Amino acid sequence: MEPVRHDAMRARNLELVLGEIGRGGPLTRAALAELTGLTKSTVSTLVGSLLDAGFLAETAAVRAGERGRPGVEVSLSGGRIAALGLEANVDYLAACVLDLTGTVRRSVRVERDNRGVPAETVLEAVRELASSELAEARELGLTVTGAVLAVSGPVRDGVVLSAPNLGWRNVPVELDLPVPVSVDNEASLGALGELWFGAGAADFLYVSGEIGIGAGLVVDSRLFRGTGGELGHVLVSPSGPPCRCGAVGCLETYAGQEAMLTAAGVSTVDALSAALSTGDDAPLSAVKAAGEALGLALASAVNLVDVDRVVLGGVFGPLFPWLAPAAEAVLRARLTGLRGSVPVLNPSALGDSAATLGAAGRTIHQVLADPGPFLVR
Amino acid sequence: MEPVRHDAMRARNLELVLGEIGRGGPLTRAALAELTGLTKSTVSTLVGSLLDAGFLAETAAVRAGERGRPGVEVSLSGGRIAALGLEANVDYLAACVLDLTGTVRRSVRVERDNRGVPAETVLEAVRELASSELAEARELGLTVTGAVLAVSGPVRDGVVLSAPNLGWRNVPVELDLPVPVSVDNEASLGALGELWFGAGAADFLYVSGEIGIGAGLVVDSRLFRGTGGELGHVLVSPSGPPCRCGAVGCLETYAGQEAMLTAAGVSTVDALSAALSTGDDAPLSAVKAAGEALGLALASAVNLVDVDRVVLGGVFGPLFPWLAPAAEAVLRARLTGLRGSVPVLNPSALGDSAATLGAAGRTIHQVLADPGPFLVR
DNA sequence: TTCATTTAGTTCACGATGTAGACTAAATAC
DNA sequence: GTATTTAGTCTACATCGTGAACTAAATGAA
Repeated sequence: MEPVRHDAMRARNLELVLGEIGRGGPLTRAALAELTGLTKSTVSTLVGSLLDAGFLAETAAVRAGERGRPGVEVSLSGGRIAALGLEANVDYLAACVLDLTGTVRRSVRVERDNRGVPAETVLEAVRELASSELAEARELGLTVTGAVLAVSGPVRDGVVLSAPNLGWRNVPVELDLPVPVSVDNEASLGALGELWFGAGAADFLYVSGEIGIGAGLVVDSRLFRGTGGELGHVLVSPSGPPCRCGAVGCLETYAGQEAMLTAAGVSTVDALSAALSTGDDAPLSAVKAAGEALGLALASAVNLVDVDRVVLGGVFGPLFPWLAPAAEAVLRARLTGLRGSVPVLNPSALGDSAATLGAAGRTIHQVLADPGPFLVR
Repeated sequence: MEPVRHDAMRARNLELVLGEIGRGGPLTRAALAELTGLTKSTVSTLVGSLLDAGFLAETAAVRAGERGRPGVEVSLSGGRIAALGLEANVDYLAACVLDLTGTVRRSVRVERDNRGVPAETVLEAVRELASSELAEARELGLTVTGAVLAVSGPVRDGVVLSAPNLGWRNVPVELDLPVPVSVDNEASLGALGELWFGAGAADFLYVSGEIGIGAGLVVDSRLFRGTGGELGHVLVSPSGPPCRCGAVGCLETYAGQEAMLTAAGVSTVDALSAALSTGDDAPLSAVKAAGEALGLALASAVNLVDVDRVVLGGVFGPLFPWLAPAAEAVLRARLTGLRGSVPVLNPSALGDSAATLGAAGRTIHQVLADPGPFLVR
């Protein structure tokens, strides 16, 4: 724990003000005082600093109300600070630039087959993409304060422990860029993306289906750290098929991308979607089986962490209409007796861009949570 | 979020000082300044307030070191403030009084068969026990600042949703006592008990075996709120026996108290322990099977939350020597491929008193985290 | 039109709190 | 005995939120 000095006090009150504006849109100083519990004087000085720093702008619009002097609304200003989100996946690289208001200022997706490509080569391509996006952002007058790279698989201390999609194992990520760069798990970042920009709620579980199946847990509007997130290796049946992890009957062996494609007799997710739409039999029952297995694993997960919403992303997004009913039926069967209600299943609202948006959003939220370093003094 | 004023700043720094002393035993003001990062002057005034309030005492012992004026060590003083922990279980009621130092000042256990007894009757007995303990504490010169009651089963907003041991459903808990009373889940409080006084680590999962099987998760030395904690209803086999929750193949149907006793052909946990010691066959294989099922459920749990220690409490405590090897073997089989290491299994260090200690400890920790209201001004 | 009323925002004296460094206290070492 | 070293206190000062007085800018009623 850190000692609290005057500057920490101020930092926290700045965060409070920015938080209210970020949540509730444009607000007058008077409304901010009301919402935060701070006095009008304090709010005035805080808003003053934030205006000077370019974090806020006075939306010229004055409120026309009943009686009394109209207030001047201030809102987040996207003109100065921005963040870079990056993603490396099997068949594409993606980047996006978000400004302080959460507006997507740039969004790029480069198709690129990364199968069997050495990690360094992929990372160099990521670096180049990032570098060009930084230049573009500079062109727009934006100062990018940080970049976060999403990779599908467990990450610890800047090292990708494994990324089954990409075939990586123990790959340290150090990109030579003029801004601080960090790496994180795609499911965690996807969860944040859905929380801030998509189908998230205050508490939910985000599930990302790829070759592996990851999960990111949001509790009380914050990402739960220390989550293993290995939903793919939750038990579905003790007598199930062997998994590449060495165990048997893991969810991944039923609902992993490869298991579904094999069972459906197709070779790509697009082909699977197409086959489902035309109503072929093998694909339908393959995805239904995957949905049932997913339901079993989710029921276990929900017994442990108690969320009332589950957002399905990754390849589960496009398959949602066929996958979700089966999963939901299993959830209902296993959970109604115990908790009355069953968590709602939602498809990802952001699709492939959930992780990239979450990655950029994380930096934005860090800046909003501690604007101190960026204030002029 | 709350606005931060000067008093909040001070409150947090007081917490910081108390935290260091609570963690590291007696410390001089100079050492505190070093540890907290506050200046010597600030530490002096903070320690001064805490001495005045009776939270700290100058342990007359001065440090004899090398050169220089010896420091005066201050340590937590148990003389003034205390907390009451309560537990209602099937065949006993328990209470304990803890002082600020975490010392058990009183500990009572009343054998009492609560099977089939109406909830109000049991709660009235709890109230009487609590009331007499409050009187005893007053006798010791202690001011009890709060009481917490542990009940085995899910609790929400002061209502026990279900307590399979006691046969309760939707029982609101309102004890007429001169101190604030709250109720909480036995597994959560047991986890806190083990964290503060027993076998806990910074991150671990506490598992409480009773008729139901609950779990409390500690991450970063804090109880993870929003945990469903229903480890007993995590899936072990999709083709397993039906569970009272309406699902099939739940852990409880393999490793719940009733399942184990039935399979072992005995009627009490004590009898089971005795039979295990004498090496009877049916009990040994019954507990081994329970251990294997527990291992499967724990593997799923660890995939989701990633702890490196699991503490087994409740009836699992006395059964540990026979239960744990089977569970550990399963954990190893399912987890080594993925994470290299396997979480360590430990028996509860506190046995039946984990929950009561955790209940009292929670109030103590609340006071230590915000001593403000108790300071003389 | 004019003035009372109402609401927004600013200003300023004040109090609470932490800081930095000077100062006092109490030990050891030479 | 005196220098050195470390602990703890004291004091001037800066930071920051508060609260009340004050200014600003609107509406509504006379």
